[in-house]
Amino acid sequence: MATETRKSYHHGNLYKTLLQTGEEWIRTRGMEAFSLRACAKAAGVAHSAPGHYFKEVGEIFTEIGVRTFERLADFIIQSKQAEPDADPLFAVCSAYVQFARQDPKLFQMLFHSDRINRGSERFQRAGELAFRELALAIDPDPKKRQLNHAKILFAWSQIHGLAMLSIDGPMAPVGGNRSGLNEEPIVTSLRRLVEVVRNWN
Amino acid sequence: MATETRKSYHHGNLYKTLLQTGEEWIRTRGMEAFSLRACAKAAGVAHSAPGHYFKEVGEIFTEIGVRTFERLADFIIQSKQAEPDADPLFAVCSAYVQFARQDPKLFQMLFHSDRINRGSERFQRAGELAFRELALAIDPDPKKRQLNHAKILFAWSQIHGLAMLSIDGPMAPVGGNRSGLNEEPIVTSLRRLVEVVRNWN
DNA sequence: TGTACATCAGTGAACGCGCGTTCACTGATGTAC
DNA sequence: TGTACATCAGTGAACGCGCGTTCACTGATGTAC
Repeated sequence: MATETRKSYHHGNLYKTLLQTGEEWIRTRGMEAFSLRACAKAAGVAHSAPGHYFKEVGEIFTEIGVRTFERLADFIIQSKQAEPDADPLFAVCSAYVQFARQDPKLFQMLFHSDRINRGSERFQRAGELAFRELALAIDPDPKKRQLNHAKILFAWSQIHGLAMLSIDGPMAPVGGNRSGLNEEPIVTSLRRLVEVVRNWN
Repeated sequence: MATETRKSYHHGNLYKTLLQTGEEWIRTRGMEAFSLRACAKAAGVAHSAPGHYFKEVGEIFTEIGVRTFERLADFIIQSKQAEPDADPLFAVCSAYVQFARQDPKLFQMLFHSDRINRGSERFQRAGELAFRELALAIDPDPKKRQLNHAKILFAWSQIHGLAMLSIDGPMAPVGGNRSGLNEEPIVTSLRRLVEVVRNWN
């Protein structure tokens, strides 16, 4: 951070530090407020330093996106394992919505930022990592899964909608306080969703 | 537009023209690309002219948002009236998703723009106009409606998720072409949604 | 009908700002001998 | 163990850009008499 004094001329770990600082910047201030210069300053480094690691600003956005999708996938997997007796679909869906509510600005970036290079292989793979968990929870058998695009879409749009409405739906309070849409109706929706998916035919 | 030559020194209708030009700008290029200067230029007017009508850039954003929410409400109402025999809930939900897919960048602005003044009374009222149609389609009786927050949330998040995933979900093609997520599974989801809501208890 | 004048809408130059990116540089590091 | 040198990471000045906003202005309009 800017307040820490650096021991030496060389930073030693700037690439990682820039990613962490940038992520933290977006987490707290949102993607619109991000700039390479601000990020460099927060990392306690000259504004031109990031140029050594990211040849354009989109690259750091994309990489932060990759890391966030990977965190999402991890969070989903852990939630699933935490309650092995419950329906894994509920765990996955609940984790998806929780993640979005915990880190709304990063979640938003994942889907809405136009500075992410969405053609990037790394980014797409990271996204599929999370998506895969949902598909798997719906139908562990890959053959059945292929036939059930609509079922997956139904579930995904449900949780994605819950996530997005939590973040910036009109029910979310103006100031950005997350407590606007409270837990209980969300849990009700999730339970209902699981029920529908489990009785799909 | 910039190509038209203006008849007189005074424009005559600049306020409305700026709103229309700005809306069109966002429709085609997205909210990130909007600027007062660009908008003024597109309207064929000095870049300082908008200052007479909007004392800050947020005001024009908010007003475009108001108009868009009003258009959404209109579109929903018309869709409902177009098929008076079908379940109005299907019409409303389908219209919501269709609207988002037709004007993805305006729809995005409605929910994600941080330049909109979301505390504005006009904006909130316009939003409620559209929301009201959904609530009405689910339960015409206002007393029942109060008890069914969860039901409304379930439906809303479903259609909101379908809308958002259509626009910028990973299934949406990178280039921004809208044909990525095709109609059929969406219609399936919508039908399923109506079924669930109608058999809620 | 004509004239004086207030009002108003749009102009264009200017302001300061933060941005991404480039580039010659310099301080530190580590390797070869 | 010491020295020369290549390599590399971070610097800071500079570039050009587009932005929102301000302000004295000017051209057009419409109203009062």
